[in-house]
Amino acid sequence: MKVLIVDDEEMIRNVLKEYVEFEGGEAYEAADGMEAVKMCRAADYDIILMDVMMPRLDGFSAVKEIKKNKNIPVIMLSARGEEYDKLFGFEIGADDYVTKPFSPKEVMARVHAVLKRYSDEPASDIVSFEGLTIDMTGRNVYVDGEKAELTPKEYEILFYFVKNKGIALTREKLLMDVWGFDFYGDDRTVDTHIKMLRSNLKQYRKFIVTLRGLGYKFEA
Amino acid sequence: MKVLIVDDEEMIRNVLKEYVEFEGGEAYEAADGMEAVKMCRAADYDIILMDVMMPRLDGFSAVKEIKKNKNIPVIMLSARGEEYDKLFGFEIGADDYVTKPFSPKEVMARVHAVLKRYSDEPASDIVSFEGLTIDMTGRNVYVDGEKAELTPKEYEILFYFVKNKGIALTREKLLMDVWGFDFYGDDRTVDTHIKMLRSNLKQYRKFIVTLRGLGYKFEA
DNA sequence: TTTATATTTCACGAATTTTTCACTGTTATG
DNA sequence: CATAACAGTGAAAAATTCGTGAAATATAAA
Repeated sequence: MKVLIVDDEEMIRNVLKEYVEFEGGEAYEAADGMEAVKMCRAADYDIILMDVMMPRLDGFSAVKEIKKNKNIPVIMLSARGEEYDKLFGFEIGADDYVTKPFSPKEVMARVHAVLKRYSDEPASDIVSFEGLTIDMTGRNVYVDGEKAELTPKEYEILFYFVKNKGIALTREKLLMDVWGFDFYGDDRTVDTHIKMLRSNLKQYRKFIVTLRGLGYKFEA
Repeated sequence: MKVLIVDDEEMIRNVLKEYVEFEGGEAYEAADGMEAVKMCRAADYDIILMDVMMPRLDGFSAVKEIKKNKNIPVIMLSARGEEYDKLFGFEIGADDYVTKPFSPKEVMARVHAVLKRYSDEPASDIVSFEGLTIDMTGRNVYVDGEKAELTPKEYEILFYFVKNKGIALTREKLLMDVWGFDFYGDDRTVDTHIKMLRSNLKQYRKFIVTLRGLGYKFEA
């Protein structure tokens, strides 16, 4: 079990590290969000304990950033017990939330709970259409076994397509749901992304059907 | 997928709404039980996410009231983690129970699980008239099992016909509703499209009846 | 900063769709 | 039967739409 502990207070890091190692895990440390993001790019961890308030890059922003590329369980540690923080934490993809002051025992209990939840439902979000495999939880797409390098928007579009398989989608609806209500750009932006996505899906571009005069749909 | 979100905290409603809409669903909001009951009387929803503690009318009472008239799946959201609440929730007909703080992902997973349990086949608006099958959600039309390739206007006219089955439609009304109020062209344009549509529907052209001196109607 | 990557805008051209319109066939009624 | 109004049809003209490449802009990394 590889645990990344992110907190600017060395004392807290040390306490948590001790507990992790006592239970036979490997503990790695980062003193702020920026460092955590870099470490996650370089290596894989099983779970992250992330403080909210830190210099340079706060915990929320760090998690957001990390989750763009990898789906790693995160437990937020916050000095503030405010409901707002808590919700925001979950919104950006945190899996649990612990309020300071906490007992290390409680944190470790939650670590186990979160890891169990992750291991209990492993292949829930992986779907395949012929040689096209889409792992939404792990944010991976494979074309005939080979990993396709998609841009963030391309992932989002593809995942949205899969979740709405067989349903006719207008450009407006796509922009609304994938880009967000606050996108005030050109409709045709969608087309360009579809073009790129299709080119990355190689032969499986066939699943993305153009509905002339309307938009697109994913049909497998 | 129409989801009614009932919670007195706007923040929680917003987070859940965002998740629902990303997955292509429609989210509706109510701030308390009273409002939820009223909304359920006025419209149908596929599932309800119901908080327990709310002003005016609590979640349990609201569900009780709603279930008197309609059988809608309900997932309870509770701030209290007490076993008693949980048991009481199931007793009054809740289908699942989530304890706050929850991760929106988990809630959505449960939404899908509950909906799947309710009906393995997702409701969609597919209608058939003899060998003519019309799938409005997926924008497909089949003539004796074979996919008919219609142009955008032909789809729109056919869908409009189906929605107004048996009703006499003037050319003016068709132009107004299918083309839009801002169409300033020839009436007879309709005829040409009817011609094309009929030719694509093959033998099922018979469903499009000419009303001499008036317009057309779809009769099956 | 520079460099790289990702996103957005945009204009061209090919293909498709829509519209118009003249002509033909049909129907209703005096 | 004659005729006038109306609907069906084919073909040409006009308009729209989509895919694409390239440039511009935005965002992130070094």
